[in-house]
Amino acid sequence: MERIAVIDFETTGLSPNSNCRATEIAVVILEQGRIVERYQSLMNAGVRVPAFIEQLTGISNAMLRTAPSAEQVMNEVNEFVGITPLLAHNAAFDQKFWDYELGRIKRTRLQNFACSLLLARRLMPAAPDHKLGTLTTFASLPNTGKAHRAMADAEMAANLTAHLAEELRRKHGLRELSHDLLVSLQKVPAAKINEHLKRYRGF
DNA sequence: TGCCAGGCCCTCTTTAGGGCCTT
Repeated sequence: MERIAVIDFETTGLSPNSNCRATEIAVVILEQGRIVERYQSLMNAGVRVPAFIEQLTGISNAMLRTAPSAEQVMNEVNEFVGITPLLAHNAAFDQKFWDYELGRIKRTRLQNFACSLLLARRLMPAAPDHKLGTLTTFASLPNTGKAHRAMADAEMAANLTAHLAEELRRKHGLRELSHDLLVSLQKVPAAKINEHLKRYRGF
């Protein structure tokens, strides 16, 4: 499978539209089913972390006081990612923050996002639910560390994506997996995914 | 003042409602 940049944000809440900002980002580069490069940084956007979020992520206001600015981190991570296609677990969430934080440094996203949540709903229908941690356990993937920290979650999403790619090869006969193919699969109605995959067999 | 995310997906649906997922 081609190179994919798997990203995960920790933030102060659910949407930049509610004045929430990013507090940490991690990106891992997935190549041929393996993580080959990593970027991670806390980021100080000048906002307070609510107590609930500090409890959830372990990222405190004290930790952010000494962190590099959001602008500096976004410049670095944008350089790190380049035009590598992106993926996240529930990409609608990370895409909102990626686009917002990138917009603040006057940059625009050039590539699509794929979503491991939408893919897992189609390819792992027997899982108890489709939370990142549940899928990791269900597929017997490695424990990557503390959940709700950006690098642990990005590694989990990358391992899950590699697992899904292997399932597409093993169970569905797909050979060359591109990011575009993943994006197209996540748009197929869930009830029709098996029928749809038959068309790709041998590709 | 009062609002406070939003797209996906299922179903006892489509003139709608509610759970799932991310922090």
